[in-house]
Amino acid sequence: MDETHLETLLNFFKVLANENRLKILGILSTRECSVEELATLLSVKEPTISHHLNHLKSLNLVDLSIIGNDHLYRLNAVVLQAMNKEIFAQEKLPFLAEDVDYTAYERKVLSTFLDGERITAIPSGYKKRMVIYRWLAEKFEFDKQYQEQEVNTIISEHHPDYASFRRDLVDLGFMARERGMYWRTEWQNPRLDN
Amino acid sequence: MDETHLETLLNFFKVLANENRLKILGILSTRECSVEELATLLSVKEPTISHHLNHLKSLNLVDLSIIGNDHLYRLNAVVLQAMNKEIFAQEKLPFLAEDVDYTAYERKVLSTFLDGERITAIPSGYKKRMVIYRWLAEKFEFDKQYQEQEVNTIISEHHPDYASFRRDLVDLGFMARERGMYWRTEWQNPRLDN
DNA sequence: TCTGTATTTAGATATACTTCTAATTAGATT
DNA sequence: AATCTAATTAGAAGTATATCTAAATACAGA
Repeated sequence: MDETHLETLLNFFKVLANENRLKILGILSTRECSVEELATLLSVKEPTISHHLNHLKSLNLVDLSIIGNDHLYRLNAVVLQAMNKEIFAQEKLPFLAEDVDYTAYERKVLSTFLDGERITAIPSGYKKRMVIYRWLAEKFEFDKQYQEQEVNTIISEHHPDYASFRRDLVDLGFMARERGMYWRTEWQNPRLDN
Repeated sequence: MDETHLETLLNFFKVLANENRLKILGILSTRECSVEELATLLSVKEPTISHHLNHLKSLNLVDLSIIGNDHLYRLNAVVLQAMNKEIFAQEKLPFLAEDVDYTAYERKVLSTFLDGERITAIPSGYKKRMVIYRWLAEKFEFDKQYQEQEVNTIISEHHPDYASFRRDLVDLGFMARERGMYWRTEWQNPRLDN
């Protein structure tokens, strides 16, 4: 099946996010049951049980044997454990957002606070300011040393207050300074350092 | 918290059984975001994100830092992994059905096919027949040897066709026979022997 | 103190889900 | 074949959930 990780997890959780379906799994973990038996134990009608079993069957969480007219269901514990183990593998979490366009927010902020290449206002919000700083930092090349005068000139093309912006770029970790020389650094969110 | 295992799992799955909440977890697994940023990335309004974050907060799946007006959320991966590990521990599955009255089905079947101590009809369904056989088997004591004549006498008190019932009790594993003597055995569902 | 920004809360609407009854299917028993 | 039994499917009704708009809250900056 060519199902995204998101769809896989969403189906899994939707199936299990129901009280009676969880109870059915609990019951079937200790015995095999017919539909009528499950209906009696859970105090609902047979069609309701059939409906729930269809959900569980769609994930192969239950196995079925037919004896006479009885449909005997039992838990497929192997499948359940496999899903439980695989499903939240740490490294797969980012795939839940694989179709998210991460540039959308940056584009929104930039279109609000830029007019062409010029910064028209400095946003007060932290996140929005960071977007502007990152955009400004991209005006500098990696692996190149800049004199303070050059930095001022470049910033001036985007905003008159080059002094404040120059200081902020360094303080916030977008650029580094040593002995009067500046260079661009790979930005790491210092707030995720735990 | 004095929450049943069922309630714990049900809450967990209900929170995660939503496309946008899963996407939020995916996004927050790689960066921290403000509410407005999440709203932009997922193309919904801020109140909707707030609503989803409330669900995630109820499980401590997200951590919050407040910087200025921004509420910066990030994933609490530790809690997520812990839940994922604990939640489907094999030995806990039966607790999902701990409040189920397992005698309900037996009582229903017995009330249909018994009149006091007498079996009035033999159900055609497999499961119902098993209920009747089990009930009949309970008329015999464990750790006691019965001669065939005694078995016949006891069964006769409940149904005239003692020969068929005697044979069925042995064939289905409720009783054992050797050298003309019978004794009751602990019944194991042969269908779960894998 | 007043204005602006980001978030949250409240309430309304639209959609999705659970459960039921009624009808249908499939198979066993007479 | 005809009848009975158990399960499933179809369709309807009630309930719960997601999302929105509007209003309220909390806080920052001027």
